Amino acid sequence: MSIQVTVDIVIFTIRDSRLKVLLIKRGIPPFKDAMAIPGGFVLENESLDAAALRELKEETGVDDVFLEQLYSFGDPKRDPRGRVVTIAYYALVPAGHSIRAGSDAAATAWCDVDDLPKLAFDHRRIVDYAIERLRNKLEYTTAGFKMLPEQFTLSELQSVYEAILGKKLDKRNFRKKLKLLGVLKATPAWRKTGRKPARLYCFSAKKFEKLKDKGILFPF
Amino acid sequence: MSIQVTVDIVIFTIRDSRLKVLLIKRGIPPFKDAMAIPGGFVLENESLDAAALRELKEETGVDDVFLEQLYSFGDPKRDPRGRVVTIAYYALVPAGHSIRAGSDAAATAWCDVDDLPKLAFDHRRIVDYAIERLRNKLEYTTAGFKMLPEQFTLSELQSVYEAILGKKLDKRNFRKKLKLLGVLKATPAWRKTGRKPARLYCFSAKKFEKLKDKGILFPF
DNA sequence: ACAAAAGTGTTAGAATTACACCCATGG
DNA sequence: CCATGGGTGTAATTCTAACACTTTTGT
Repeated sequence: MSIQVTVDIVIFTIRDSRLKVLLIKRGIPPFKDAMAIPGGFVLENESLDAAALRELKEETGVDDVFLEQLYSFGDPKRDPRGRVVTIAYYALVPAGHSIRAGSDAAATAWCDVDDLPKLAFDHRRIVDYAIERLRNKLEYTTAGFKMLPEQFTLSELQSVYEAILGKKLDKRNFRKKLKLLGVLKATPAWRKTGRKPARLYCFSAKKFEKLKDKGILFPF
Repeated sequence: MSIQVTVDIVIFTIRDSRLKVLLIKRGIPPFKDAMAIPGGFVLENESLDAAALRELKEETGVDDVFLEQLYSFGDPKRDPRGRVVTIAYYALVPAGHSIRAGSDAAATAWCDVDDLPKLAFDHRRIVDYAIERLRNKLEYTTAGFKMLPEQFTLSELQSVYEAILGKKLDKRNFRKKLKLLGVLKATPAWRKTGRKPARLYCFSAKKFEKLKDKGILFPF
């Protein structure tokens, strides 16, 4: 039973108010010069999560971000070199988080999810699946907050939701819902880069835990 | 990289108005005589889905039921014999669906999810994860209908929801919601086994597709 | 002075929840 | 005749969705 096991990672971030995926240009066949998502083999004494985290760190230098298993892909023909089952993960990198370019990766790029090039292997399917999962998770988890630094403005948060959902939201309803949920703490700081200063907020994990117990959602 | 790949399947059904899981008593070490969920190796030229379907059929004789990938488990120590990554699946067998006992399985049993014995390997974790997934899927998919034969009474359907969610639902609200959703078709047939005859219904896939497009849920 | 983004409430409609009685049948 | 499960509607509450103007600052 010579099946090889890899992990592949769909790494998301927000940039220019758009949802982006990290892609790498392949240097070797198969699919030489095509874009692909980062990935690699699971080592002998490594859990799947650990393998994904290692690959993430190798490729981006970050290991302090949200990382979750997505789905496993194991079509016998998905890799022309032989039988490879991949456990796909997705990661959420906060906007503005600085990324160190990976080892072999002079050719990494943040690519708009609405404008993906042809991808190697079945990576297009994996990315599409990850986007779908992310959109769903937005509604009942705090995934949205994980795409922002610790402090953020309400407009920035709304922009994250809009980028991921791919639609505009009503500003007043969005803020009303957040106030009602009570998961944000106002900080004393202001963002002064825009036209008008905006209050900075941070996420209150304690309050969120209480809401979860009651089954309350983030229904945007 | 000698990692072995298996599939394991959490097979659910409803019996005696309770949510049940199919367990098999292991005949060989490790965990000899412990209960476990069915599973086996992924073959060389077989997709993951095909492997799961094959195992399901070997164990139960059925291959016409709902079957979906759940999650992959790959802790290096999860199998004492060596490195085994398992792709877990879950299946929904309609109540009353007749099951042929599996090959090696004189010792299969439908076990109440609220009263599970100690399970082999990390199977308890897999089953718990499957239950959680099933509960969630109930809210936004037609998983509930997949646990019933083609025709069913409204009380039977409600009983499925109650068994999976582990709580009582209000009869009138339940029926009102179904009527509003319009996903049921009344059949001319009646169930005459209970005290009073009950109308039999069947699921209307066409109407459900329309609802899905609009993002409407089954919020019980 | 004006362009750009921040901030702020109300109202109508829809969905959710709580709740109690009569009916048909088999034992 | 009575125990069991089938069947039905309304009212209060909560949630959702639509909607526009004023404020502050940088240019």
